[in-house]
Amino acid sequence: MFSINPSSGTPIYRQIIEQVRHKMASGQLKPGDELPSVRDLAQEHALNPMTISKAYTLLEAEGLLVRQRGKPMQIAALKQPEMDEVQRLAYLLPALQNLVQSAQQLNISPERLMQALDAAWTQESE
Amino acid sequence: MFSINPSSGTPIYRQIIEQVRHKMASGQLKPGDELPSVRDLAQEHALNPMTISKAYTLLEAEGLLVRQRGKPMQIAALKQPEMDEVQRLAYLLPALQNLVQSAQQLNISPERLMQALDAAWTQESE
Amino acid sequence: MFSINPSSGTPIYRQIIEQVRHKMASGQLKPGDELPSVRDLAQEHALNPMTISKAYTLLEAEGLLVRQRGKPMQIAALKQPEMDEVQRLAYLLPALQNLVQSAQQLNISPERLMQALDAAWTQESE
Amino acid sequence: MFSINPSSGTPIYRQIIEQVRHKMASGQLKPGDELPSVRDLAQEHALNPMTISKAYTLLEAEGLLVRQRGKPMQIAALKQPEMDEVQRLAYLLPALQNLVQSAQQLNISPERLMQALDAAWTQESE
DNA sequence: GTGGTCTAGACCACA
DNA sequence: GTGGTCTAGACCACC
Repeated sequence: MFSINPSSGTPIYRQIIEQVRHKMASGQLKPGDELPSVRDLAQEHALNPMTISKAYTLLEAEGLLVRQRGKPMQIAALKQPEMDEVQRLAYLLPALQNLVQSAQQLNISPERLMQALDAAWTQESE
Repeated sequence: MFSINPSSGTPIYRQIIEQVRHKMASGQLKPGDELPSVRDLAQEHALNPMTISKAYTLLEAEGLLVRQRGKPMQIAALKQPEMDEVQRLAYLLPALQNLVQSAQQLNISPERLMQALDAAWTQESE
Repeated sequence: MFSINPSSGTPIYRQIIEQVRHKMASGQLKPGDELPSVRDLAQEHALNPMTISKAYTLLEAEGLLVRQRGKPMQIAALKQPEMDEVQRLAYLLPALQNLVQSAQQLNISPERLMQALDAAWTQESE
Repeated sequence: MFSINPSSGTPIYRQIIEQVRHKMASGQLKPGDELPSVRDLAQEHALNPMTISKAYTLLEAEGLLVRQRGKPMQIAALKQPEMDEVQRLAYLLPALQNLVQSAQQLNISPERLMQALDAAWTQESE
């Protein structure tokens, strides 16, 4: 469901938030869909339940999730329609700029970078 | 010399490190060049000298600066003839994986991502 | 865990660094082992937490420790398969040159020096 | 006359003191011999004259040098006879132990170390 | 609970 | 003049 990297620099609870947001923007998560329980997620990724709870709480405060007693967290009814591709690309911009800047500092050609991106894509898809 | 934003989220000492790296990469700082003294920088930006010292110390540990007692910090001669391309690409891997993962969660096609990367590259090059 | 001598001339944070290195080299600390918390160490030796933090930060910059938010510092997995012997010898060069220079100024014959080196080796091995 | 390494970790003034001591112990400098003037040394090694002056002053305070107005510093009449080789070797002990300890940590065989020492010796003799 | 960041201020060593 | 070291104490982010 989520892919968590505890040593990635970005806090874990933020990784979860990001991923929920992304999947909602792209329609992979739709209103009414249920999220895994805090306990399940915590066990699956060997995380502290408080960490996941914090992510869910923040997403709820943002209005993206709704909590119903006794039931798992659900995706809230969308305030905004799903985003089109251009809008979703906008999400990626910071990561893109970061990548490009590093690559240029490391004197890596755009061709090589494209190759590497391609490789990373196929590897991540498996 | 440096532009510091104390409320930017990224720690001040890290901002300094970043900027030194960038200036070295872009040739604005060359081996043997001297950096502003800890005290001067501290006063100029109303910072605690230790904050700047920390940045300098870490840059020294990284091998980018050399210290000679009683003299200002200097840009180090590049000890590494150069990393080969494979190693440099390895540095990019985390950023790449992060990007690809986000893109897939946003349901963005590899083609679109490539386009966006291309655009970011040319924009960053200007 | 560590033995600290505040009046030994060598800075405290450096004593800690040294001892971590030694314990790793001798196998007393293995990858994944956790180090005492900054606060515990600080209290135990009546030091300022920042002093210990500095040591940990530098060890992390060196790649010997890894940090995971909210968890104690851990010994890093050895990323480098191993330096080849030439590189390791390069590390010794400054100490070697220093020794040779002193020996020559003391007018000590190379044979005597070799003998002394041999004796020091066996004594240190015990 | 002296070989100075400004980036060697040991302070410059201490390097000078050491070297004078060593040469006296081995008889390469005898009572009445004159040392180079502060100015000459400073110019030759691109050092701050104060640095050399400090070394000379400390040596004078120790009784190893005598200062006569208008004349260069001279080696003082020896309080102690020249040292025999055993005593001179004792001077080297700390450097030796340091070297051996590092070599063992780097997992360098005694044979290799001997080779390296030999090479350093011949190179330093040139 | 963990470590991180920063400040204010003192004192030291070196050139 | 340079940087280094350490303290005391405050506040933050994360798990």
